[in-house]
Amino acid sequence: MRFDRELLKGTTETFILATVAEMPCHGYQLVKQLKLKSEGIFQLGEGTLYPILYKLEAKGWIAGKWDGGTGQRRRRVYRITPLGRRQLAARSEQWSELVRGMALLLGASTNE
Amino acid sequence: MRFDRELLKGTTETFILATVAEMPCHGYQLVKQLKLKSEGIFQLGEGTLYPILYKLEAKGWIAGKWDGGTGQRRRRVYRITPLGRRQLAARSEQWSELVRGMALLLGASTNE
DNA sequence: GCGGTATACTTTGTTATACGAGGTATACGC
DNA sequence: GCGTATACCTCGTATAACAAAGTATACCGC
Repeated sequence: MRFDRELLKGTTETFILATVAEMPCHGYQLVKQLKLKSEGIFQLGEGTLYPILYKLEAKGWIAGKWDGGTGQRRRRVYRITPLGRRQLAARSEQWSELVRGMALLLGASTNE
Repeated sequence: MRFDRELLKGTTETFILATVAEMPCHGYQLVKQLKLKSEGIFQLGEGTLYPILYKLEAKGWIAGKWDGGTGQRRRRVYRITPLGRRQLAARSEQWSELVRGMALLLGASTNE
């Protein structure tokens, strides 16, 4: 789906964190994983994803490690850290609250 | 609740539109209405709300009318327009998709 | 050994948005 | 006349998602 540009803001870090938490991933793989798992709802470009990964790593929420076996394209595999896991929990909670708030406000008008 | 700054982006127009749709409102009243109806989840400041109202009006999604009876503080009452109603429907649909996408991605990791 | 395609990572510039902080002005109770 | 609640307005800041463009390696058919 094509979202209004601003609607995704603040959610991307969370669902990226969640996806990495489930399975260690490198960037390029993550682009496809996100699209697949979300049934096509989220389709981040590489220009969006990579900078986010760098930032998450800088914050210590994920840890990247170069993984270049011989005869293989070198790639950076990320896995979630304990700190990242705590952040994910906090973010998920915030997300639930946002959803609840929206349900309270949208409920009435959309069911008219 | 205190949200990460960016999380609300893109959602505010939608829930403001929804609230105005339910009942014509002026700005100051809307600040309280939003807080009340969302059970304290959304607490927009006036510095956030007013500029959004101007923008929604400029786009023709809401229509404002000065309402200053004698012996009363003048105030601008907004009501939703037919165009605004269509926009609200579209935004609500986007919101549902976002929620669905997040559920797909967060589901696995948060239930671990 | 040559060309095309998929993989994999990187950087830059643009646009817009929520928010805090500050400001103005009127009604009303006491 | 004084404080408080009401009501509106404006500016500056931070930052986030994205498109677009670029680099470079592996693999496959021929």
